[in-house]
Amino acid sequence: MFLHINPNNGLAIYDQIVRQIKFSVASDGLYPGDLIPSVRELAKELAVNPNTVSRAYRELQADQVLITIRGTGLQVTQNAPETCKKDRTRLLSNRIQSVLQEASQSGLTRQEIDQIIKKELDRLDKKKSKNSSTESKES
Amino acid sequence: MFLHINPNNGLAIYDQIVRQIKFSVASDGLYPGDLIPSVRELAKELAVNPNTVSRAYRELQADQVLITIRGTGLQVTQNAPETCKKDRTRLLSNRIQSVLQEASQSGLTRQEIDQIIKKELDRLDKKKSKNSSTESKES
Amino acid sequence: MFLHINPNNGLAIYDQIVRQIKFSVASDGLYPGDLIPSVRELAKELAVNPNTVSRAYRELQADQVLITIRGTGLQVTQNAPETCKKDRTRLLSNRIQSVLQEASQSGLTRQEIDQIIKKELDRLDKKKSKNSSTESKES
Amino acid sequence: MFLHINPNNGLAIYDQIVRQIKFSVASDGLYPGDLIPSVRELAKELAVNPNTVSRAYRELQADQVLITIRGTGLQVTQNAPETCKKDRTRLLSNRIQSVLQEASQSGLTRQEIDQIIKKELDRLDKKKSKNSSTESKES
DNA sequence: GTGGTCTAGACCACC
DNA sequence: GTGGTCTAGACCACG
Repeated sequence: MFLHINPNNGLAIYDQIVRQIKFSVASDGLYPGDLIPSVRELAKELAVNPNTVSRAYRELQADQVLITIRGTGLQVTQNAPETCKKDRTRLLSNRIQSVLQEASQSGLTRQEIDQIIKKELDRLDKKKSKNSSTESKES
Repeated sequence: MFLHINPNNGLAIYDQIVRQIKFSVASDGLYPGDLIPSVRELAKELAVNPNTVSRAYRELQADQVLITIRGTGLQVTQNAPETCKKDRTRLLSNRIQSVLQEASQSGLTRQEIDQIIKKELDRLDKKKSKNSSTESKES
Repeated sequence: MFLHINPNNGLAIYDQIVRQIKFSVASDGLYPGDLIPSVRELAKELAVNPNTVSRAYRELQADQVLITIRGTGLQVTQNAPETCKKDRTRLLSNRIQSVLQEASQSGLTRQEIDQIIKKELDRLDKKKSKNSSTESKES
Repeated sequence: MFLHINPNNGLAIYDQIVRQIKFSVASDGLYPGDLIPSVRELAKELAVNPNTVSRAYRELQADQVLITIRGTGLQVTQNAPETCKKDRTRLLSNRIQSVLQEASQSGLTRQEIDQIIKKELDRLDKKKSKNSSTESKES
């Protein structure tokens, strides 16, 4: 699938799954009516316990992003894109906010903070272009 | 003292104490030789369990930022400023990096991410100026 | 046919089919010798997986309510009415019992529970009369 | 504590715990600020796996009935009574409704249904008085 | 001590 | 095959 689990970024695995599926719905990687990978399938792919995936899916149901089709699987709901787009900004803003708050209290000037952010964004861009070139090689 | 604890920003309380004390040393809020508040005192001020403060101090000793003066308390070490300045950038960069990584994977464009960051920075600026005006009232 | 499936009332679909067919036999909606709809037919009508209907029919055969007539289909047995009438009261009593037990443990007074029951019964009466008027329109 | 788990009433154990704790808050068995039994404690008392209790508590947090006090336990929230009272009626009404709906479709007359309900309520009353007499003996 | 997370593996009902 | 539930037991962070 399309998920990248990073065990050391402070977020629980199940939470990373929840967030990334929401993000995927928000950015047109998943559409209403799509069946998402089965619990066992995704668990195998992420090398993670099925219960962990199951828990993530359960939360996504509680958040009205998924519904179960009995004996069939889990489906993206009709209003998922809307709620997920809202959630995406909210979830990211929350994390960004608390990080920036700490940075701001750290005694660094806004200039210095901007510099760090720029540096990390550039690093990401490099990583991305490296990945996409890798993908081109693969294709 | 000068610490602001936020129980819901994902960081453990003890970790917030550690980081903020390091930041304070790095930004000339604390100098080598300064005695820091006792465990009980700080715990009371932050409305936090003394064990939590104790653990933070323990880590700061392990990182050579604090040193015990027998019968007196904990003192900022001579080379604390140097190590803390290094730590500050590293600690902040790490957090910023993992947040930006998630944002980047979320499907938002770099422009949109920049916009969120700008918004949150502005919000912080407002908050800061409000606080400083409050402080002036208090003084 | 005469079945109303509600996927969210806690009972499995196949179980709802089993119960409602028994109820229908008990209340003279189906008579001994009647042929019931084929698995495919009923599955299509209820928009349900044929396996689900199949399972319901299997249980009804095990309970001696239905019997296979080779090359013809499933037929209501001779003693079905008798057993279904017993079953009807038993099945309903069981469900009612466990619900009332929970209600009783909930801290509500018997009066309050009676009130809720009355309210829900009234709601059903309204629904019923609305349905029957709809049915008259259809005829 | 005050919980009675019935493994055969169709509801999952974790769900019974959730409902009964809500009921307990609604009926003044638990008050805002109260610390509820620890996961391990309740699990032991109910002879149930700690994870099952943990899951129930997690849902109660999601429903804003409980909040975690880190390293201390779970506390009943301030607005819990209000939300729980609403929930109590809603949860019971839902179950009662679906049971009565089935009863109504079963071909029994309203009189017959009333009779069954009365019978089961009486049975509960007897059980209750027996329990309370048992309790008096014990005291 | 507390709750939170994760793993491993089992059984169930349903389709 | 699917998801849902439960058990057993482990490890972690926190107070």
